[in-house]
Amino acid sequence: MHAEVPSTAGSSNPVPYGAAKARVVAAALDLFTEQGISGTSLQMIADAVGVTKAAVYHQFPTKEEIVVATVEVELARLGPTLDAAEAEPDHVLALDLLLTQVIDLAVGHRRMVVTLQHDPVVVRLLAEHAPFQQFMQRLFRILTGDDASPAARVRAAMVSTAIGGAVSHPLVAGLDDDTLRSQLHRLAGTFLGGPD
Amino acid sequence: MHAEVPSTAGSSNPVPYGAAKARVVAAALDLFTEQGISGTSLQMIADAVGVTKAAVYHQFPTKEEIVVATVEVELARLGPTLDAAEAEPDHVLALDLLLTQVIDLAVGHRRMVVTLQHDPVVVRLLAEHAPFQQFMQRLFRILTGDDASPAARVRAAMVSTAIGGAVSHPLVAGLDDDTLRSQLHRLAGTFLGGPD
DNA sequence: GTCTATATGAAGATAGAC
DNA sequence: GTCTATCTTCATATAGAC
Repeated sequence: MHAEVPSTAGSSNPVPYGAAKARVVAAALDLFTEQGISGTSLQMIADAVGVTKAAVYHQFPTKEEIVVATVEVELARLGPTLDAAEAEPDHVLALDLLLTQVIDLAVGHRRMVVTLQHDPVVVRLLAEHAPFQQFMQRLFRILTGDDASPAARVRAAMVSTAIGGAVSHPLVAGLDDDTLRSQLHRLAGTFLGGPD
Repeated sequence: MHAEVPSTAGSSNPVPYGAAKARVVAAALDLFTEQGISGTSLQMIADAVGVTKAAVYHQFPTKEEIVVATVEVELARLGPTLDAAEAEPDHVLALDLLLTQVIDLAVGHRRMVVTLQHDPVVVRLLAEHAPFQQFMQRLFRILTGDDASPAARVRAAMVSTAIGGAVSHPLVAGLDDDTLRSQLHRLAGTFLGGPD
């Protein structure tokens, strides 16, 4: 049930760098999902990892840095897709590329997405976090297709929260991942390609 | 900036029942919006009201009951609209009625909606709260129009989170309320009325 | 990298006076 | 309805040994 954390790809060393850090982030991600950020204590994280609070503090000087690291690990999954979408000249294809990956990520995590997306602590922390801001601007630029009109902005805002929110919605709790993915992709595509 | 709390309508007494309770709920709503549920302590609420923690405990035996009361007050605003929508035989008109009111409520509160909608504490609390479940079922029944197919479920889940999420989205932070309202209404209507 | 031990503060909650 | 005072538990955080 723990999310995987990327290791140093291509290294011959199986546990090369930050194995302890990675364990903390993985445990934190699970707990944040279930209890929210403020509802998760360092004690809980330490217990989940199987170490003491002091050991956790040795990896991350504050709880806030754990939160930032956790969100960054998840967002990093979108990095390559964002690169590919920006390199794609046909912006309908670019949009489709991005949509597919965002939906995959959201469906794969369901409840986690909503918490990390809307928790007031996360929102405040990431608002002060420059790399995150740039990341989001790139994402929205593809979503709006360089159209800064109110209609385009509202449309992009709706679709980006609709995907994250819908995956954890009680109405779709009974749907299997494949069905949810394909419906989300179809509906989001229609919505974004619809009339102005 | 404080939200109003309904008093006993039609009473000749200006502060008839639960004035103290109402002050607590109004202060809690503001704080929950800014800090989240877990990020809001009883001390903060007491300070905002201008009394001690013990006085707050006299009104609500636990913090959880403050949360439930706060959410109930907000949801109660939708009650009359839900009645009207259910009484409307033309289900396109019923949908429009509901949409207009939900958007009004969401735009009027912006940041608050997202917190109350997605906070894990609220989600857990309301999941055990029967009146809330019934309320939501009525709402979703109008949204899906008695269609329980995966397509209809995902569509309803998307639109219900899209409205709540979009109002607090950075992309629309610069839009005035009127513009946001009309765009939301137009886009949500198109989305719900679109092809299956 | 992990531990024990501890400091300091704030959390939720209660008892009982006014 | 509100107060003071107090309890217990848990939080974040630090110091220093292994």
